Amino acid sequence: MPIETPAADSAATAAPAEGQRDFVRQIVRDDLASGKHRAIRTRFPPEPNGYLHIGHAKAICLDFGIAREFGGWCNLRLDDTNPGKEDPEFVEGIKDDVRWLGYDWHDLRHASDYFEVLYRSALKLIGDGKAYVDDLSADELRDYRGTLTEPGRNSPYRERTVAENLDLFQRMRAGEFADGSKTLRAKIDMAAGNMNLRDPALYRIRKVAHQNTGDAWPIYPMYDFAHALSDAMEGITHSLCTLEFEDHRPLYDWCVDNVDLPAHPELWQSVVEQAGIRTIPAKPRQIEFSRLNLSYAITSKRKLAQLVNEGLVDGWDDPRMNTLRGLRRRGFTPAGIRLLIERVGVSKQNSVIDYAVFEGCIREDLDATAARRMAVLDPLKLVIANLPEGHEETLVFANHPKDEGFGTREVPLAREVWIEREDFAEVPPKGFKRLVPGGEVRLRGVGIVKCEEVEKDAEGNVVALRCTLDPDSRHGLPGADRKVKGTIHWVSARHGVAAEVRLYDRLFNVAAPDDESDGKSWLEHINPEAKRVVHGWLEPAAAAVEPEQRFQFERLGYFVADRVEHRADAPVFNRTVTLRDTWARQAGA
RNA sequence: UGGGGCGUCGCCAAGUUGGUUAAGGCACGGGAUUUUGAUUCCCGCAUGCGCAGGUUCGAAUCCUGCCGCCCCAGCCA
Repeated sequence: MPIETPAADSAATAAPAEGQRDFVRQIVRDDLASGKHRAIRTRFPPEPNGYLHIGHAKAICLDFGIAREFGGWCNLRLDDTNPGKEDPEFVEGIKDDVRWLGYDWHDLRHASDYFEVLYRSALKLIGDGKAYVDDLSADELRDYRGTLTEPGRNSPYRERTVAENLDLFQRMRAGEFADGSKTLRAKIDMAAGNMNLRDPALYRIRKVAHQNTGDAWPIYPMYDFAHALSDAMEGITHSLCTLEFEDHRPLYDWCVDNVDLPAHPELWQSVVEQAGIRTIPAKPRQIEFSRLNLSYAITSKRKLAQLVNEGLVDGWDDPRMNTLRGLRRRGFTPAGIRLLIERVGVSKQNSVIDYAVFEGCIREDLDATAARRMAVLDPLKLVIANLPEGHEETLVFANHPKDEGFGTREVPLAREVWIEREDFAEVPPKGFKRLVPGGEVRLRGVGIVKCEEVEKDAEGNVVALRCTLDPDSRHGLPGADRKVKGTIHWVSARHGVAAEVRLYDRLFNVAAPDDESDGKSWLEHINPEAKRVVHGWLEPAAAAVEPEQRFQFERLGYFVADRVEHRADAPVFNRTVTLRDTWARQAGA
């Protein structure tokens, strides 16, 4: 476990979602009140074919969060029905990410745990005359399916006898037929307006080794069949998913109702006993909500993978990526992400959330939970001329301006300090409140300093400032109350620790990188400035920290010690997000 | 007349068994506090709910007709 700053613990607990009144929670409340359900059971069912991203966070927070709020439980189920595209590497990543977000699953399951149940269920459907083996090729099937406006046609194999279908399907299972040569289809209605009901495939032949079941199965169930029955198997009460599955719901219900697991223990009891799984199958209800879309971001697994594979970023956990591991490395907090999900709400409206909302959530969490430190990223030397050569003292700083629980730390001061280059201006813009020639500014925690002399090199660049410190204005003295326009931060030149600091910004420079209506590919919208590496100076107390500890570097933003490359003797920090900056906004406008 | 879903302030989002002045958050504008131009704290911010009609004493909520946007034709999930 990373070491967290003091207040982090309280923030890491579940956000009190008592006030949340979205339609999903409404349904849950009603079902509990009416006695339809005595407890809530949900599941988060990712396919392990990639890492989780910010879009998944919404599903996770809803699936796990609602279960927790209502005293129920949530399973983590890997939807592994398509071997070859899935990888155990991703299941470890998914487990990590879910835990990092602050959730625990009741049971860890795989759709493949139910392959035998699914197979028996298919046999039952065939026996009931509700499914048949089809010999149509993929191309022929597409042709028979019809179009959005024209009905499909019945397959010539649709009226095979039960006995023939049983025989064929058992032989499919035995591996007698080649990939793609046959499918098992539900017998529903080729004229249905809902394409999903035009005799959808339930099983396909795919002689590929599966990451869990090896080569035990030459046939694999399709999503609609596997997902509906897996939910039923686990006794899921509310099966939450995104909008695009809305017109799958009739098929979901068809599978659940026609197989009717609760009434047919012969389909699952022995399987479950043998596997040591305790469960009571039930009838689940699917509820759809809209996905989380963020401006300046992409949430397509394919595109995220492309960024990684083409070396456009430094991996799945690159801080510019909106994968959960990327956000984590960037310094985003679980509580901040949960706050975003809570703030954004749940509805069935397609929407795009301003990226700024996300940043605001992170700032809100970090403001309360991150200890303060000082760092200078673009150093300019300031000499306090009226301090003796070799002067050295130790100052005591509060670690948090509003929370004494963070304690204090010692900050060394010497005659020469580094200040931020942009905190000095020879010709100040209107409204400038920092240091100017002949002007005064407060050095945070030290006192008021006056710029007496500007040193320049041959090219006319400012290389150092000679200042005098007003002794009566020293921190703690009555004279310190004297008003000056600005306060700037600093790091003692003699004591500062050199650090690498990565300044991150949004990965895309347009709000909708996915929108290619202007003829440009999303790749052309990548922001080349999204990562800038600089070298700066840290006060000693900012260097001797553990990886993944988060701080506010005063006046600069929130930073995290890189979880893989940071070392106390060679600090590496990532900028999570800047502070809200009304001055920059005003100046830039 | 293919099916399904959605349209409330710049961005989200309550409200939808019709009933006083259309919640809340974010953003934004103004002010106060501040040894972070941060934080915090006040104040302001939709005579209008996609549009047009209609019913009614009364409609975002009911009716009719339009308009717009999203999803579906994988042996992917």
